[in-house]
Amino acid sequence: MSTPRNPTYTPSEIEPRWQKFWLAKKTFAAVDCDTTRQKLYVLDMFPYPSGSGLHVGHPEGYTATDIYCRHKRMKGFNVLHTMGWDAFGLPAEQYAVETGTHPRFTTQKNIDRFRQQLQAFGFSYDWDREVDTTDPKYYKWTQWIFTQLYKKGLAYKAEVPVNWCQALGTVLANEEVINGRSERGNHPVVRMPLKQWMLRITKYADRLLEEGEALDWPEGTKDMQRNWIGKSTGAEVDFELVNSDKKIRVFTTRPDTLFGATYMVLAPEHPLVPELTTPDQEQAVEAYQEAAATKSDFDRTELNKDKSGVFTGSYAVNPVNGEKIPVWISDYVLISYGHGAIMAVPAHDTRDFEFARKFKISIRPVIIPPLAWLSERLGHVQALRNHWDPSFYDKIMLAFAEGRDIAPTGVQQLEDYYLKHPDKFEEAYPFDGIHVNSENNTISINGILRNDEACGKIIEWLKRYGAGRRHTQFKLRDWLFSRQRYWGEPFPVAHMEDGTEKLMTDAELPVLLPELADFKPTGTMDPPLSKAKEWLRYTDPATGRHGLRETNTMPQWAGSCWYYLRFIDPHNDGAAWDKEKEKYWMPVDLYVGGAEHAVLHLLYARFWHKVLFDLGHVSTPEPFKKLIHQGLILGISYKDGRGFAVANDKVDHRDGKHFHKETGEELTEFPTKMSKSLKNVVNPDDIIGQYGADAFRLYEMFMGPLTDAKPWNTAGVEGVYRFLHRSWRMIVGPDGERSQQLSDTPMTREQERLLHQTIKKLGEDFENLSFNTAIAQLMIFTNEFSRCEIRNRRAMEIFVQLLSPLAPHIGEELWERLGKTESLSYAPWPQYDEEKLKLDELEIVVQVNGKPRGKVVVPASADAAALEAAARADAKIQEQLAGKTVVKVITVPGRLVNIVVK
RNA sequence: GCCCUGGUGGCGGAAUGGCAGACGCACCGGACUUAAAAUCCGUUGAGUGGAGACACUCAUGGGGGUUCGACUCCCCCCCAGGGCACCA
Repeated sequence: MSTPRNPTYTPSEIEPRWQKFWLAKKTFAAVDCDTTRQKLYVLDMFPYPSGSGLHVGHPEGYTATDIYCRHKRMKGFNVLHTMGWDAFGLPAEQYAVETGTHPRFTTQKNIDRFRQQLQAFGFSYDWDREVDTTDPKYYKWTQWIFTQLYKKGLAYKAEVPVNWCQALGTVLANEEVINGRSERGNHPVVRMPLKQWMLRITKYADRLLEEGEALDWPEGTKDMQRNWIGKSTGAEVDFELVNSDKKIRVFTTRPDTLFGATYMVLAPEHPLVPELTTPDQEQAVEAYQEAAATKSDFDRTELNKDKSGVFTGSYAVNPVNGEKIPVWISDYVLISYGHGAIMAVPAHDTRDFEFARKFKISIRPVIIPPLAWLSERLGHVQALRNHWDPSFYDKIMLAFAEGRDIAPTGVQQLEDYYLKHPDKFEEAYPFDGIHVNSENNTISINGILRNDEACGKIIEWLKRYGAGRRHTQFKLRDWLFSRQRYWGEPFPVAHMEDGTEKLMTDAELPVLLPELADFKPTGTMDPPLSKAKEWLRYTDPATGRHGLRETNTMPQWAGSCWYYLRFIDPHNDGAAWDKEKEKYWMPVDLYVGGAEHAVLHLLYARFWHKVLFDLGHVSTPEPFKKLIHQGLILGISYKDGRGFAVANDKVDHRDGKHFHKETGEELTEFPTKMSKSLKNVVNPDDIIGQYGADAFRLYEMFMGPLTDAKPWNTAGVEGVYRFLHRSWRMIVGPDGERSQQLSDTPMTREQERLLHQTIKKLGEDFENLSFNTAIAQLMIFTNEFSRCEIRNRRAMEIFVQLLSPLAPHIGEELWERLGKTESLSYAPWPQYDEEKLKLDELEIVVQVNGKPRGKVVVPASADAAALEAAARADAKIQEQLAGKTVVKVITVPGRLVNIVVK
């Protein structure tokens, strides 16, 4: 005790001090393969280190996992908690194009800034395991995994229609295109054929679907993946053509409606279109094809109402009834799904119905809808009244209106009418119902009620006659895996003079990114790497053959597909990771990150993981056992009477109200995404500077449930900051040392009870990631204890320990000032005593007819009879019961008595 | 259009079948101070009655239901946010 210590809570002093301490002592180093402790792998989605630094959204999930980890360490777990950088990406490259600064330089600068910012939060990462996807020591292994995929036949180059974004100068994956525009930057995207690398993710579609079901993930996220994979079961059916030997193959989920197929539709891009187009239709078909080709996907779907199409002039033959049906083309059929062709059953498919009505193609029902469905649409059926005897129609309508049954003859007439004039019922009937008009010499499904049963029979028949088979179709398409960029992993592939492809051997890895004089796009579709003339030339060290290196690079997703595996063994130069270590640490027990990655990253990573599993490189089929998405942190904005947002620097605050600085109009507050234009972005550095990291952490956790979106309110930080000050003063005296008010005098029963309650609640809340209620409990504790003259020293120690996962700097500091010499990071988590939670007497609510009318104090052990007796003895209750008959008494021991009277 | 979330005081939220509004913000009153800041103590869902402690009524987006009892469970509707969107 040479120099007196600061008696006031000063985060700017203590926080850097403990951050240095943790780094220097390697307090949070995870121990590989320590079998004496249970392992716990807690992962944060690593950030893209952008030039603008951290925003308040980043630390939300990071704080949550940090608290969880710190708690678990005290509970004796061996915790792996890590951070790294998803550092390949467009912004650094665009900056390089503009300024000539090498992306590596920009990236390094941003990483340093991010690291420093993250360390200022006191997160308990094992910093010795930091990874950077742009480090050749890292991307060597990204390339190695690609070679594994390649050898398994899961990577291939194909000429496919790709999403080309001129503004970004690159192609994009389907997942990166939203409404025909790029996910990053919102630039237009057009479809064009280009030879690109693809990964055969479709081969894993079924397993990605099935094995995802059991994961402890948010239901919404699992649902989105399910949707994206889009499994449908049904049949392939081959339709012969009238004037050709070729066949049109279609996929349908409703083979049971085959007898109702009255036409076919091909996608405009379908390869059979030229052959099927008759001379007199040629002009119209070609015009339509051209129009469809120039329309973006967005135009094709956005105005999705009105159907368009052209007849090819040719006919196909319906295999079940030999009927000649016309073949049309229309852009409501997508070339990219199924076989790019459909059989159209207008009576039982909404889209086909619209199309058939527009082009006057016949609609043939093969299923009778239930009476309720028919009757609901009767009102629309104007023609029906004239078709029938009007008085008969009116009678039926009246019967429906009054909810009476209709005579069998009426039902019969209604059904007959539907079968003859389905178009009059305004919409298709796509559900189960009795099949009709569905038989030929060798099969009948007439009378079958359930669609799946009817489908089964038809599929059997199709199989027998070689006209079709059972088929499962997925929406998921192969993953377009190459980009025309510089700042990405080069492919470990060369194209040899003899036309073959050469995959690099492990010894040839990594294929380093070449230096370039400038990073500008070539202006053509050639990637920037094509400018590295020296680098391009490749000679196979084994055979001496010559070739040219692949010039595409991998997409940003590549590095993030496996980073969680590299954390396990980040410095291994001989392998991507050590198998023993992998076996010890995997799977990730808790993964926390934004919901925006629900399909992209999380699906891609699962795919790679499964491939690695099949190859025996990893020991678990799924990488992430439990997944949580933190909610968005919103900014506060203001809008005027017309609902227009007003930027925050144009708002005056008076008397708790908000006014437009210029017009004086009163504005209403509303939460919205933080944006530069609204001037409502909160910078974490400012908050830490003013209140410290502990207050920041505490506030973000106190705002509300982790997974909810919640608006940032800087005034709220004041509240938790005050709480930290109070906690400090509860323990530290005016001399800066342990307060003289602390003693070993035993606690009162109430104090003891509160202490044990708090231990219990904190343990449970930390386990459930319910940090807001954990903090509330600590506040209750502080409110109680800080008003006492004498405070039990052991209780204060326990309090500091309970607080420390949430606010670790003040935790360590108070621990030290309480006289402890070891860091509290591994101090055993306190136990609570169930006995100490019990009360001798309880206050029980007495209700009369469910309304609280009084309270009685009874011994905690009181049984139902004693409770009832106490309730009946209460004066207020007797007043309520006067002159009434007690019908029933409900007693819930420990909770309440409810007396039901008449 | 379809799917998923959610809707509780002035605000963030708590309570998941048993006293609605814990905890915090904001507001108001008081103590301390020459004064302010900080700190401490207290009030605050709405309405009606009462000088008053208090009493009663209403209240968890709206409507219905189950139950002795519903923020909580069920059905219908409205609103907000997110996702998907001609996937045959």
